[in-house]
Amino acid sequence: MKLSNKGRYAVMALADLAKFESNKPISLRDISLRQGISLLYLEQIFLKLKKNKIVVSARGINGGYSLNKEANEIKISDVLNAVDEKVKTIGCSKDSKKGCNGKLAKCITHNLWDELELHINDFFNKKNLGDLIKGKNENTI
Amino acid sequence: MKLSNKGRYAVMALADLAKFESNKPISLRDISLRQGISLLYLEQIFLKLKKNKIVVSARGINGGYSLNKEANEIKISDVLNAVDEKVKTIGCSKDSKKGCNGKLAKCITHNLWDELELHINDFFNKKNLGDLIKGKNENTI
DNA sequence: AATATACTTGACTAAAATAGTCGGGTATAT
DNA sequence: ATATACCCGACTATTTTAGTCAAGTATATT
Ligand code: FES
Ligand code: FES
Repeated sequence: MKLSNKGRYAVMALADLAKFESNKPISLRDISLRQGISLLYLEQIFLKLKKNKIVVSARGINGGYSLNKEANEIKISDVLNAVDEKVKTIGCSKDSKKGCNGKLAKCITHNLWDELELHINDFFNKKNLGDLIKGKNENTI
Repeated sequence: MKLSNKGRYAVMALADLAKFESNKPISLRDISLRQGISLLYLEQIFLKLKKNKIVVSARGINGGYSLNKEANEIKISDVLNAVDEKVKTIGCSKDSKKGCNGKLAKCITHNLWDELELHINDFFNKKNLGDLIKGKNENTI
């Protein structure tokens, strides 16, 4: 039960973007160097962030990415959804009437996992990128 | 970001155990048939549950497993810990001073994942096996 | 005593998910 | 022109998870 890097990297990179924001876009190269994330991997991640309107891109020699909204209008859940890191706790298909393991009814633990999923999504809905960079002078990178 | 089957199976099997509890132990074969979980996989899981004192075993022809405590004294977190399904949200080692990706300080997202971990563990601490079997007559298996 | 049942244990393999890379693009400021 | 930096799909390697196998041991029943 481990969180994946892709979601973590996406949030890290966007936090970096929010922190160093100016009137000029920021290149992935800069983020890669600052955050220690592979540039090629970042490209893959930002493609999705762009498709989902979290960031906007500028091509060419002084190009890069900028946030598409204010940092505190971008929820962590938006970011995770954009990179396909949705939380999935249950073993059965959510809409189908069938249970997990091919059973006909929902299993006895179904509600538990369902509640957990709500609990986690709730957390991600309440947090936004702005929350992360509030204490800019903290001992963080 | 998917929950693994091992933890889910462990909780399912124990809920089954709690539900069909009597003065006699219950064999894994029965649980396997009822819950549609591979018998061999269940054996592996129950070994860990036994080592962690969640269940007690009885060998021989009428053998099987029984809960070691009352169902409502067994927290979901106990079960997940027993089968090594601890939640791990952060990318850095929790005790070391170093951050993730080999950085010297904690990264900007560190607190977020740390809070999330607390949030999830909190959920698992509040729920117990007894909660799951309260509505025994529900439309669940 | 023989037998069938069911737990015990460690190692092993298969499958799936994740992490990360590669190659060959296109747009644009200088 | 040229260097920079985004764009995009496909590919491979790595790691984790899921599940199996083989060879036991203990015990109730006949
Ligand atoms: S988790 Fe939904 S039926 Fe088992
Ligand atoms: S998650 Fe702890 S330092 Fe990045």
